[in-house]
Amino acid sequence: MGPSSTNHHGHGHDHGATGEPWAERAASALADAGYRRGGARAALIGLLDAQSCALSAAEIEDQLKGGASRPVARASIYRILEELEALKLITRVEVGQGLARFEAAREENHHHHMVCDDCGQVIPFEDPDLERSIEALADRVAFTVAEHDVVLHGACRDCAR
Amino acid sequence: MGPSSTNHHGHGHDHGATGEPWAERAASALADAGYRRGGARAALIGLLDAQSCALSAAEIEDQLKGGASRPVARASIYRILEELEALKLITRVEVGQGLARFEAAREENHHHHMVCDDCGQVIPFEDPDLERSIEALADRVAFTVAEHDVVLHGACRDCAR
DNA sequence: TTTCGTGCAAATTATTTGCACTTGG
DNA sequence: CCAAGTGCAAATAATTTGCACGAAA
Repeated sequence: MGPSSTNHHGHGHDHGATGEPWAERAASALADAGYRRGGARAALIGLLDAQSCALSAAEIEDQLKGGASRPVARASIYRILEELEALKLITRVEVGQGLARFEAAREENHHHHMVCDDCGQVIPFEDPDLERSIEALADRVAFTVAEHDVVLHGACRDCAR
Repeated sequence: MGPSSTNHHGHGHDHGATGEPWAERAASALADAGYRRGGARAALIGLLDAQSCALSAAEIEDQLKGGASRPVARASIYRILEELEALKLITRVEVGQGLARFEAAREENHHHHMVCDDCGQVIPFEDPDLERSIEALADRVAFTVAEHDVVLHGACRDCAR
């Protein structure tokens, strides 16, 4: 990784505390990559920017159909998600429910997920110590680590009792 | 990886201090749970016991069809895997390839996986420091952690160049 | 206008289910 | 014998692809 410069740990939901809002960064990146400004892309980016947690393709389709903004066809959702992932603007999260989830990739909000195997709830968490272990490990293996995912399975507080 | 890589991959019945081979433990557990001793179950357990790395349902089907032992129908494979997972005799590993992988759950062989996003190869690794971080974390959160999975994405040595 | 973006529907892939036949106890 | 086990094929669910039309540059 790079030299850990400004250690902004403002874990609020103020997108863009580090400068440019994610939605704009995503839109620019798409433009730079040669993509046009389509309505479906804008709608999807807007929705992802407003979320704090990962959404599945189906959830994205419902939310967009639900009137919040303009509806987008399932195929377009998958295609756009693919583009965004290729540009590393979103992160694909697979927590073992037979479907993929996606969330805006914000450096300042790196985190992992706990999954309640009972109610299906997905809860984000962050842990510097864990990150340190993974970084150290990445330096030690004969493998070029680009990303990492940690998933904790178990029962959330409500389901545990 | 590190020079300290464990070298007991002789895929025989090389087990830890527990003494009892996994295949037997699995068979007993199934019996205790009230299941009968079916041919498909035996074949599947035998195959899983012989592996050191996680297999997908399709790979399991192929291996069993390949003559090693008796062929087992896809539906049976999924059903048996489900039973084994419910009894915690196997672990489901999802590394983001759109399919699930399964491996015998052996306490003494707890590990995680690196996935080459280029060639698809899945490589196991273990790291005590990482485990320590996760354990410490598990004690700290308002969530009952039953299992955990760490997946490193990137490029294997061959694909990295 | 020309090319890309998007929607719709059909195609694929992984997994599940229904039902008839077989087998273990 | 009888309930559970298994195979086969059809059913689902998530995701991908082909193609025609509408929109951005």
